[in-house]
Amino acid sequence: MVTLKQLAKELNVSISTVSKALNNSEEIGEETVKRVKELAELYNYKPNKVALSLKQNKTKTIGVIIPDILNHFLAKVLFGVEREAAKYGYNIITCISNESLEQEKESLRLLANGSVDGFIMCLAEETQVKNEIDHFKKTISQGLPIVMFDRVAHDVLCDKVIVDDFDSTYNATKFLFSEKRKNIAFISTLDGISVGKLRERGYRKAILENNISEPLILKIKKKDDQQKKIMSFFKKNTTIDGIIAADSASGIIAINTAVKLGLKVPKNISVIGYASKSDSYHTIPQLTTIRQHAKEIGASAAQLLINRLQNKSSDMDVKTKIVKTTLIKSKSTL
Amino acid sequence: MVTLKQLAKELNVSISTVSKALNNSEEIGEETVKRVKELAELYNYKPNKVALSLKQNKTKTIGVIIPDILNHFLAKVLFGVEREAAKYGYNIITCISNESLEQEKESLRLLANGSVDGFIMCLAEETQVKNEIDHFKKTISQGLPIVMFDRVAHDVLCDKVIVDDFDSTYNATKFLFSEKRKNIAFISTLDGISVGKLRERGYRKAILENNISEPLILKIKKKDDQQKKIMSFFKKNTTIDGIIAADSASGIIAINTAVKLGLKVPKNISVIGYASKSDSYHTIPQLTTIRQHAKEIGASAAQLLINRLQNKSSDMDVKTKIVKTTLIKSKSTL
DNA sequence: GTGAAAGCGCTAACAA
DNA sequence: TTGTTAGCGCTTTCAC
Repeated sequence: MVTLKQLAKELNVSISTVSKALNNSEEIGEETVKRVKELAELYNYKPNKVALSLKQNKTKTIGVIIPDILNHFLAKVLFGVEREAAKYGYNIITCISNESLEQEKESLRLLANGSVDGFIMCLAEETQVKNEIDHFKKTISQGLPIVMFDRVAHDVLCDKVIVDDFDSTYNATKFLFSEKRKNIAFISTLDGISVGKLRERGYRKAILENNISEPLILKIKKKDDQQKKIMSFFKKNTTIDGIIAADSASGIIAINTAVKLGLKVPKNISVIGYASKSDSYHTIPQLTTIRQHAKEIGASAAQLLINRLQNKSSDMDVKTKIVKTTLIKSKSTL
Repeated sequence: MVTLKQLAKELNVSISTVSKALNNSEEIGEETVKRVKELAELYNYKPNKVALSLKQNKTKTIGVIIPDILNHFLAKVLFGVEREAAKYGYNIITCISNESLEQEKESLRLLANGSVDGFIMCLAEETQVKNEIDHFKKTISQGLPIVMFDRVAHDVLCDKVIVDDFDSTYNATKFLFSEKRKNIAFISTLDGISVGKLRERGYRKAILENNISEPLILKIKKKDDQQKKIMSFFKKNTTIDGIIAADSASGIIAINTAVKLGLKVPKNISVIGYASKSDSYHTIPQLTTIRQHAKEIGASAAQLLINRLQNKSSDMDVKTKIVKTTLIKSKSTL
């Protein structure tokens, strides 16, 4: 890489002259500016990012820590963050915590050495289960702001972007009741995390309010065979006529299983799930889905962080943005 | 963040003494080392990454440029890269080209300013279609090594990690012939990229060699409705008894469509696709898949790059690693 | 209009 | 054993 020094030498001027010329300073003569810019162009000069970061004490880089990159929702949020950050000239460094508290801590620690100006993160499951928040507080007190999304720690004072998880299942369940469904079951693999609990509560509330049936819940563990579990659940509970599937796969598997068992979807049974658009093509009929607008969540998180980095908005004034889900009605409901 | 300077001041020693003490230099007295380390611990001192990068002229950061983060295969490769890089203390900066040549160029340009030590990338579709390679050559000539994976430019002299795409469909097709299938069709949405072409050729070769039927190919455009296309393809070609699906969704849709049409899978028709493990649960029966070992591809790419960065392996000696696919036999074949 | 010098945080050659 | 100094590439104040 060419440096200012080399340009200066070749042009027989000082380094500061070159620097100023390239930064369009008023101080430098027209002629000089022209010569400098031409040579810089020729050599394809680019200011060294590292030197700039050191000088200005900011990196224009955001650390993004997510528990799982293979989770379509999280990948899409990451996409939103990247797009939004790029608009403002920010790069993103991605770390994957693999749902591990230790890895999450380590990533924070490793990047809190001047590598990034702030963090955007979704908590690891283990972090939520153990409810550890010291590492966040420490990071923030070091002057590195954090924006949390989706799975957040309510006890940490920072900007947050969350989904209306409770309302989403509450409304979806009520929607099935409005279709005259009577026995609506809830299926989930998300037992450990806040999001899963909220979705279950939304479902329960709708069931209780409606007062014609009891909650019927199938919890599936990560290691379980989801297809088998859902198949035997259907066989055991033959009166089910509606399904709210709280994770990204269960809804799809539920439809395929119902079809396999000879049930007509949506004639005999309605299904609502959280699948992404592309996955919703994985069933016939197509799955009615609750969309979380992952990209917008990512963009909002980036917005909040960049605002904080640039405006130095007060530490006390933390914002929580709620991104509302949308029920996209397709062919698996009436 | 605490700096050496502040520690030095508080300890009444020079900056270099502190630096050496923390780096376990032999030069410094035991007692001093102890005092220094204690204070550093107390203040939670971490060497400033940016300053180190500037000094050592390397960032321990890898730029990863991929066309699409929502593509499960690419996300998994990214995961592999991240895991492997982390082992060696490297961070990754991720940029998404969105299949656009312009964005790919821009990302390379933006990161080639000292932000990263090298690149790992999968070419944008547009780059492959237009066959542009100047930006790669330029980057490499600036001293920034590139490792390409999956979709590569053969005319660029650099390390590469590729999949045995040709063999994978060739073997899969032959496998279906060995099941006594006669009319095997090929479905793909990947017409523009090298990978898609290779897969098609592998299929064609197997068909021609077998010499009992003609190639039967359904090409689907990104904007098309995949379900409808596949549905009408089945209706038009009722003798099909085998499917090779070259992209990640077609295999799943093909099974569901076949089931919908009352065909028995695999009794009447066998299907092989490229789905990931989790997606292969999206059908009943489960899809027989060609696994690409995405994580290993990412890990290999990271290995190659880090080797080059550390050993300064000669520019001339470029390696191409082929990661072989595996046919995972499941329930959609006999 | 141009240049010298300081400083961002760190390491390392050299001096004491 | 410890300290001084230079330098990585850049911006910016201040002097000429």
